[in-house]
Amino acid sequence: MGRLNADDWARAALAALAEGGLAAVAVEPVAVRLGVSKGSFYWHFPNRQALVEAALKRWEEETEQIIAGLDKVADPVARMRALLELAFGDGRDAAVSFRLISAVDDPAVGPMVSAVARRVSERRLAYMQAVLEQAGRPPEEARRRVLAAYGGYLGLAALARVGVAPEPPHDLIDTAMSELGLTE
Amino acid sequence: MGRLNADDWARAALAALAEGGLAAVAVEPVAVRLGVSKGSFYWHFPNRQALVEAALKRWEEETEQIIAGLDKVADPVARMRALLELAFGDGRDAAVSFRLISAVDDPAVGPMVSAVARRVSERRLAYMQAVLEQAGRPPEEARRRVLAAYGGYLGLAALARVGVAPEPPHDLIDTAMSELGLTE
DNA sequence: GTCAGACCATACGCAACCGTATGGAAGAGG
DNA sequence: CCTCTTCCATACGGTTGCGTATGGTCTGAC
Repeated sequence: MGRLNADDWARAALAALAEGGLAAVAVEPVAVRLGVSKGSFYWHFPNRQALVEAALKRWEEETEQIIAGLDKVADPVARMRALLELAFGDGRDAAVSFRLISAVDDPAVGPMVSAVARRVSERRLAYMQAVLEQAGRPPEEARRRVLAAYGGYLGLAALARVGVAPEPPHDLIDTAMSELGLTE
Repeated sequence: MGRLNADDWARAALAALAEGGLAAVAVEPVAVRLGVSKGSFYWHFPNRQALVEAALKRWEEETEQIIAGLDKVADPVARMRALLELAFGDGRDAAVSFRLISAVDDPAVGPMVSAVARRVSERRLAYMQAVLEQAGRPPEEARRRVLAAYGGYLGLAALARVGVAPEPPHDLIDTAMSELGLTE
């Protein structure tokens, strides 16, 4: 494995976050996962909080990268469909989103986590709303539909996790598109 | 406060679960909350797992009580509306549901938690589906609408928690009713 | 009043994790 | 080969939570 840098630690921290939640973003367990000791960590980071923030930063950047990639799709309707395909195709993001949001009012969690969760959620909603508006929907209707769609995305991902909802069937995207009012 | 019984501990455990997640269902913190020491706990329970299960049991029973109470409402449509009013009126349940489901694939959590989360979710979905069928909807459509509605409930509660969705506005119930196909 | 059982406090060992201190290995540059 | 910087291992003390052991207190039955 050789020697590590801060980015290796951030990657492993995000993986731990997706698998075991915020509690799993712990120095010693992640060190074991990386096949290394704490001595390595405390050379690259000052404390555990910095590791959590590094994981959150990577997660937030993934949202921005996806949005940047979508901007290549000119047609708003096609762009929304591409967005949904990415969203329903990535179970890890849903896991992270879910865990972070559910931890927001946890007293054991700092304000940083809540801030990132809110920022990412709002960013996604705003982007989807903008796409809907570009598709000709009035702002208020767009906001309403986007809230319902993203909320449904989170909730269905949760239900799929416990096994009571089927894993995203292929027509789920069509369903979501029609519920967003994009049936053309 | 006087002396305690197992039920007092279960109540406090459920409260801790709602506020701080599964990690907060810990012996010593809950003992502090009850103004008592661990010695009390280990007289009423064998170990921490029993405390978690007691909290889950209470939570599951709340679902059954609500369902039992709803059965007094004869008309299916009115019954569904009453259900939604109860659901959107109780923020604590949404918090618990969300936290439990998000912890389901957490390796640090036993199979008991996953089993209860699945059982309660499936129970609610089945009940809502039955109500829709009593309202004359075909089973497949009922299942589809109920999944969307309950998923949306979970997701919107999550978004409200981070502050990007408004707290349940009054017309949310009407919106949900119409999305369930009950617009009469 | 006394006594048994119910209920609880305190003290202990154990494990996981955080953060610090200190020394060692490993590679770049001279 | 020597040295300096980078990166890491090991050892340590502190905290928190689990579970056990042991003894104390309170209450009702008699």
